[in-house]
Amino acid sequence: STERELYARWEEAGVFTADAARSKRVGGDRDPFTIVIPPPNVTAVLHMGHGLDDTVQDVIVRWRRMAGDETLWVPGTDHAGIATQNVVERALAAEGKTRFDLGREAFVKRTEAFVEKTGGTILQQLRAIGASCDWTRTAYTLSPELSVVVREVFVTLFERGLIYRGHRVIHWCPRCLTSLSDEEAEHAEEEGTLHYVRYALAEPVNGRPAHITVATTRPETILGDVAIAVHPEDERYASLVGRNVLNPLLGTPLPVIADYAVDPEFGTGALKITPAHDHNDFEIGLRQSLSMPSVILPDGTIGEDQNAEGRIPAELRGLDRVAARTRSVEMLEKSGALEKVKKHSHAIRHCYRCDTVVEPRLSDQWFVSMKPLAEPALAAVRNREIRILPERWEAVYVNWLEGIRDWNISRQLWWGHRIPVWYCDRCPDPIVSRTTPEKCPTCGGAVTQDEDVLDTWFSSWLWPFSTLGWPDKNAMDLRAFYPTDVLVSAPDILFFWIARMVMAGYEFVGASPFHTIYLHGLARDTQHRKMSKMLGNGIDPLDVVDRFGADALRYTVISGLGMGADIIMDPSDLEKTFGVGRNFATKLWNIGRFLLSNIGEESVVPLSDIPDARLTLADRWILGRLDVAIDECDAALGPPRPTGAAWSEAELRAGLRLSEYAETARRFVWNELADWYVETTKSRLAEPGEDREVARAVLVHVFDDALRLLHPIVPFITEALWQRLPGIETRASKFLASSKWPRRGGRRHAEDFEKVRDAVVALRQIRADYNIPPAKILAATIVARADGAVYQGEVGLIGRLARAEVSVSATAPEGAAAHVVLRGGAELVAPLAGIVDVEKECRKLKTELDQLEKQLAQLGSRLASESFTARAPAHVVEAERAKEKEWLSRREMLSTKVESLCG
RNA sequence: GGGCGAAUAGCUCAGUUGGUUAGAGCGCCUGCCUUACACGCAGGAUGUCGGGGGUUCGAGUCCCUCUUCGCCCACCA
Repeated sequence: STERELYARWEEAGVFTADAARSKRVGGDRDPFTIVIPPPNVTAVLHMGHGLDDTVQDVIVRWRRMAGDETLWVPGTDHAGIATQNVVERALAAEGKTRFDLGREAFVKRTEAFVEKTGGTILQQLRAIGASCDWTRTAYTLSPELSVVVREVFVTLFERGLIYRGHRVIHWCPRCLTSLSDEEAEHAEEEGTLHYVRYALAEPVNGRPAHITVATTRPETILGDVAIAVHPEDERYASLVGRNVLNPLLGTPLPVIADYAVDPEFGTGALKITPAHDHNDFEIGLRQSLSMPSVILPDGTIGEDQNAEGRIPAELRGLDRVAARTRSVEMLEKSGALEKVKKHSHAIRHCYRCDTVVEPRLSDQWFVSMKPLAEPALAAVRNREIRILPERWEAVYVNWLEGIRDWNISRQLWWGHRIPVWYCDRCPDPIVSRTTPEKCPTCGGAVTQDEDVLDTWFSSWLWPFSTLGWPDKNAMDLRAFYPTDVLVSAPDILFFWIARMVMAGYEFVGASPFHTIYLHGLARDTQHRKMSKMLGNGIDPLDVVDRFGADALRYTVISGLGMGADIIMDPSDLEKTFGVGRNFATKLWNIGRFLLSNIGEESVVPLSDIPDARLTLADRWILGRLDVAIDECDAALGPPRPTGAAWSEAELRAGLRLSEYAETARRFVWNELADWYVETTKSRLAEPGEDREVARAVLVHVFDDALRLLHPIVPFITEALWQRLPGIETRASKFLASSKWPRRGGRRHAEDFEKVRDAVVALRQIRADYNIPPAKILAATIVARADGAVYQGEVGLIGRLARAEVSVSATAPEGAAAHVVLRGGAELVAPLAGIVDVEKECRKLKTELDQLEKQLAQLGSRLASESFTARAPAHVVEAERAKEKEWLSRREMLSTKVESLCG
């Protein structure tokens, strides 16, 4: 219930607003730290993928903000060409209209209005999960500012000779009616049919009719055949090369040619060549100067272009390609040309937006030459300017860049950046311009703009600098925050977006856009299926926020997110899935409630004013554990950036182990602070006096630091509690969100408290083993002599440590029988006789002794072997010796015990 | 077809360069509504670390091999 209000206060106070002037790069006093958000589609509503991705970013960003960096998280949205156009077209379809009914201008207007109305939804939703973006810098890939950037980049690349118009076979989606890049046409393995089709020779061989059999999965493209190709060294067909065969559907002659691209092992070793409808055939067609008739229209129906006039039989004309395939097979069967069919599994490409099977299609498109751009992007990873976490993705990244192919950037859509190219009615050369030309600069004639728009990723790949003011090299944000630091994403857009951003960074700004690429896994259901709208197995993050709070969502996600591992969630049982986070959040809240109601309103003495001598054993222990927790969290998270120009070997794989950070913080707060320290303070807080003040001071100090440590993961609860801690008015910052990340205090650890804990645990075991009711007091004296020193104390227990009295007395215990052995050689002597079942206790002791003997024997033989003492490193040998010593003394104690207790 | 990864408790996963008796959360069993918290407390059980072989004083960790899953790439029609 406090989340919404807290977020508003943060935002209003400008806690998330970065001040460029403070960046060291422009003379300020802070290291900059920047993340650009992977811009969600402008039509998107928040799903679990965002919930995961943006929580990770927010944890990192909040950590760096507290650590003192000038931190900027740039939010924004992507206009998402195809995706958005599809959404609007679907809405139109519901009205029984198509975009062509509206016309281009009206359609774009309508889409703009749609985006205007709903485009802010996801950004608003991000606030609900606590994302601390700098909303004053919200960007949009189709904004006027970014449109300038896109044009600048297109024209620059053209001027550098890296953009060209190409006539070739590309992937075409017959449903979206646009071309797609290689990346946008996704492979999917499918069971198909291989048709063996006879192509009769035009003239008989040796007086007898003959044929070549060709295996094809696409009999409908026989209409577009221009040749039959065989391998040049294939003896089976050597005599036929140069002859003609007849097209089995058309009866027209086709030459038999030889080409090394043919695999003699596949099918029959003979390949039909359809240059306009197959990538491979197109290459062969180029090499062999073949004609390239198209027989499939943009909408996927059978029809011809000017190169294919007269080719289409009436029987097939106008049929959809699927129906055409069936009909073609029937025709072949009828004419006896179909020899046989065989099942065949192969990879078919599908449109990544609508899943329609894409059609290879010959057309004119704009391409970016990628090879030159890829070089610096490859070098960046090889020389460690950029690291990819987890490491295994580096191989994938390198593999893709090494085999990179040119990028088809034109889309036959209406929604997107219009290609800044104009054509003069009279002059042959296209006009590529940053500004919109009124007339042809050469002849003054009328010009018309290229009808196509750019691939949506053509604006996304500029995101790290387009959002910071480029192409103005002096833009304050660009100077202060570029290069950015960490790019957080799922691996599925590694090629679409991440690798291309690296290329653009080097090409246009001359520097890598970030030094770390952090790739997390995907949100999946219990059957390990990707969460998706279509499967209906998604989880709505806002639903989770409503039911359990944003902190519960965030903690669950972070604690479950191993490096690079997918996170499994059960959409049918949110209670169970997010119970982890909800439980932790509630626990934290309850610790806070205890504190606030027990330490009161009065001011608290700063810890630094309390002399060591007045700290109790427990005080020193929890302060020591706090230091350990801080160290471990720092180690799990850092380093935030490479110390040098590139990552060192030691730093390369360090940091961003978020689940480890979460676990360390949880363990400290729950298992150490709450389970032990808070319990010890209960009696101290109840009694007014000097020691109460000490306990209050330590408690507030430790809890304050714990809240800081946890804030990046659970920002709302920690902020809400922190606001209520006494002494807020004297603190440097009004918000925990902008307070300092904790640093170790350096107080000495108290190992003796571990002995107290051991004693308590031992007594609890006895209590549980023998069903001693909680009301019954167990009292014991402990004698510890781990290091030779004797420490004596009394432990009296009722149920929980809450009522425990832990004190140190100068007198040694007398005459009590020993029953419990503690870690570190400590021994618990207690007046337990009469409570415990001697026989049962003996069995336990003996079992333990047996086990110990076995382990000792093993250890002994190892220590005795020369190969071990000679070859193992000194510290290992030493550790093993120490271990043996400890075990020996423990064995001694156990056997004494067994003797005295069991006779 | 090429490349990469994973297999550890019933489930989801940690386990950093080989080195204490392999851990956590959830689930399970026992006992507790103890004045912060039953979304909790206390105690407990559970692992041939996928199979087999090897290197080593020592292997969950390194090497080989088999099995099963997964991912990326690819112009064998």
